[in-house]
Amino acid sequence: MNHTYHKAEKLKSKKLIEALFSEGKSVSAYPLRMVYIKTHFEDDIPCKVGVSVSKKRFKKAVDRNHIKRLLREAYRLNKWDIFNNIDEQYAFMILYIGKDKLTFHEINDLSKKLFSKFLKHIHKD
RNA sequence: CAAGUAAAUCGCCUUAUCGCUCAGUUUUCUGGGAGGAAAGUCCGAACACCGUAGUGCAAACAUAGUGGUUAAUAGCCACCGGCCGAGAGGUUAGGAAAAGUGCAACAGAAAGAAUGUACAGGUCAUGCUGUAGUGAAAUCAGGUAAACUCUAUGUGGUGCAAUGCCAUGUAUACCAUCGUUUGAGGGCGGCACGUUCAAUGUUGGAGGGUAGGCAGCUAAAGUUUAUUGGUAACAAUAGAUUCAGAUAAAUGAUAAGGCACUUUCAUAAGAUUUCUUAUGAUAUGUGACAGAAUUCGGCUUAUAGAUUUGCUUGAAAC
RNA sequence: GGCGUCUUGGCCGAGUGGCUAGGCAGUGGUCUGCAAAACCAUCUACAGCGGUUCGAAUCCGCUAGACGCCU
Repeated sequence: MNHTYHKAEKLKSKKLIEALFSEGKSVSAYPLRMVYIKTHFEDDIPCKVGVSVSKKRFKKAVDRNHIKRLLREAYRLNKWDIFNNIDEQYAFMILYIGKDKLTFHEINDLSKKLFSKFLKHIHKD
């Protein structure tokens, strides 16, 4: 049960991302929003994840990079909450739709909330 | 000591835990991992491609005191001149108005064409001379070239999403139209010459595919120390050194301690209410600007706080 | 990453270096029994900072913002 987030766990395929945004479903816990889709990967990884911050809301590259790092950190520490409760493979993307910067602790709590919401949604289906 | 001015430097640190990325080793370890501006993309190059871009004309753009420096520049250095400042110093697109064309609102008699108001002087007589008045500018070879222009010099274009290779796919296809070996039409992004392609033709319509990987990609006009030459920019020689390479895009998060600044309080000293300095405590306080993307050299812009040095002015003491 | 274009009142939109047009909207009035229309008046601008010039929305730099292109 290691808290890693290396290259293979990142969502990189352009086709898959386009499919995600056109066909995927979403859950949100403001200022976080998550878009997800059920899919199948070649390698044995439960989820592939990407993060995104709008350039319109944060003009400076420093701010965008910092928020993305915090989002990745939060995912890394909480991902086993998801892994232990799903049977199929998923691709999803976490978006930051707020306008103000938050601290790590706030983002961490919000991520936990977001993931539990996500699990509720997929178990309903 | 106060105020100012010029230049240079640093721009949070340490430890622990959990991670990211590259390289090596090979199966879990070792080592490297943002900046002075990495930014803006404003100049100059390297490098790559465009059928090697030839000659003449025209156009467009850029530069503009003199000398030096550099791979190169519109950068930098020194000096001369102009403007600002009491000074140290700052700033300066600073060729030509006797080649030509244009422009000058309002005011004013009059704005480049000649005339003319008031007063005074002068003359045989007359703007002939001076002063006043308007204006940024009023007769002076006038002003204005960041107005056109002229002079001198320079410039082919596009940019690493350049470009090459591999994989996948494939269309020199289809429909309509135009034209022809008596040279249509196209390339050399304006024209002419010249040259070259020319049924695998031109123009239009409708439509399909890729958007993955590798190279380019980091050892270079590199960084740094010393000496020598030069007022300086800079150059030469010798030694040392290897220092990011991602691609939905690494360099972070958490905890503790320290450092700097700020707030408030206390004590002491100096002096006038109040202020200054020093020491200690205090707070969930603050720690700027900002994130490599082909690579260098400059310029410009942003920047909390701290440090050092030269010079100027003023005051006091010796 | 690279290359380019634009910015004039609340909105649209003209403007050869000489007090920044015009329309719509807003506000106040005239008219009306009340409103609409019409008429009159009024308010609000050259993205910001420097430079050239007697004088800059206009010419020249720098900065900010908005938008487009590349495969």
